[in-house]
Amino acid sequence: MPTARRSPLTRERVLRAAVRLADKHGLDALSMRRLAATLKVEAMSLYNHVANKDDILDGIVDLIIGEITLPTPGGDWKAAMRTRATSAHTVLLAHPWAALLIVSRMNVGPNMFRYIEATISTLRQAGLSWAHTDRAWNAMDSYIYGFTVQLQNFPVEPDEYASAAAGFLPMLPAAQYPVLHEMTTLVANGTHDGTHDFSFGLELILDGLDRMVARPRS
Amino acid sequence: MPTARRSPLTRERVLRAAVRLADKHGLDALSMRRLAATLKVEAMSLYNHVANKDDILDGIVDLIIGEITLPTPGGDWKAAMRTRATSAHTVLLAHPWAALLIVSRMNVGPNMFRYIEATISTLRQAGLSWAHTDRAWNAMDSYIYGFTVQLQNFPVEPDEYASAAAGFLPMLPAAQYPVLHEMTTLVANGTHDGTHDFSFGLELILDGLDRMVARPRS
DNA sequence: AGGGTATACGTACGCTGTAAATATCAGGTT
DNA sequence: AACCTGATATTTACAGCGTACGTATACCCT
Repeated sequence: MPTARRSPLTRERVLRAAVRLADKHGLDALSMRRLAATLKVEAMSLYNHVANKDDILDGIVDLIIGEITLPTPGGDWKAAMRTRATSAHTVLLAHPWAALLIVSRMNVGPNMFRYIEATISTLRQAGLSWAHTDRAWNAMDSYIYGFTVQLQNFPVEPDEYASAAAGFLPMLPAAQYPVLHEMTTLVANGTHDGTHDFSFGLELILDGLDRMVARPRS
Repeated sequence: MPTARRSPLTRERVLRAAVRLADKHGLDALSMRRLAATLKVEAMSLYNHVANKDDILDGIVDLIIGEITLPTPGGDWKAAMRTRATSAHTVLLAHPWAALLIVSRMNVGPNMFRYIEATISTLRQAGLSWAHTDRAWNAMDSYIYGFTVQLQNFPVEPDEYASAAAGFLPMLPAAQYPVLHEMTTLVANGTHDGTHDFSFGLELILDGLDRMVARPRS
């Protein structure tokens, strides 16, 4: 029997399988044993290609960071930042495990570095100081990750949202929480579509930065 | 020997011990066995007072949410929102496990409800529509949680930050990441204090909302 | 043909949350 | 004083986790 009895394991194959598993069954389902099973291999074999589970988590984070469209420096910085933020948001929603993983660890991988480089060089070219670049970058990322991660705890479809709101109502007596009760009622009966709006806060931040570019302070 | 051989376990005592344990040794150290040990009790005894571990996590989140200073509706809404955000940020830093826990689950407890009620009623009294209240609240919270959670992956002290940056430099060849390399260098040698600034992004958002209050669009 | 090396496997350890059965004990009733 | 009852604490057990360690297999190179 010739070689290639089976395609050999590689770090790449392990990471891609990990992404697939996490995408399909959630991050909790990503255990070494289950991951190995999807590759028709025993758990310990994975350790020939990755250092440990943390290495896998680092790896899959960097893999999907690579899916984000990079902003291109030199042109319309505001449009570039908008594109970047929206793309990041979209990618993070496509891999629901990713946002939490990113914010709960320090991420150092080639794709992450490329992503940061593209972002801060765009801000620099827009005329921001180092300090402002740093803070603008941080403010945008805080919003992107914070928004995405919050969104993932909520029903996505408007009607699911409405019925979820209806479910909460009994916990929210009008006497104790008048405003919250009223708002929840409006969502429950469809009067107010409580759907979260990513661009709202994003534009607040971008507009604020815009004024800063126009009249820099420091 | 009289009664009171030992003070009896209560849900309250369990939760407070859980907060103390997580504060001191991190969320990973918060296991049922270790928590029980700090109360001089066996793990299974805890289940007489809490439903399961998730119940504990829900409980400690709501406990520390209660530490946040509530905004007071009716006055200067911007100042109230600033106070609220800063207090939340401070509380979350004092309990480093909290931010991640909050954003990774749906939180329904009396303190959380009170906190939300105070926030959205302040926004309503400022003249925002339901839709704008919802979005403003969401934008601020996204920023607060996102910023805090990101901050916690970084060294807090400026000199630690500088030496951490120095440690990263070898991973960031100037040819490949010119801007990131330069920025990291500036941080490493103390020229640019990369310390994150919570108020920067917060004020961008508040100013944006301010303009919205002045000339409401919808 | 033989040795070296890379890769895969099997076993085992200490940890996790918690179900189920058992033990302990305080308070109220007879 | 004796008994019962209900709440609380303990014990035991199970399946799953990450991974250290030792062994087996299969390939390449000389």
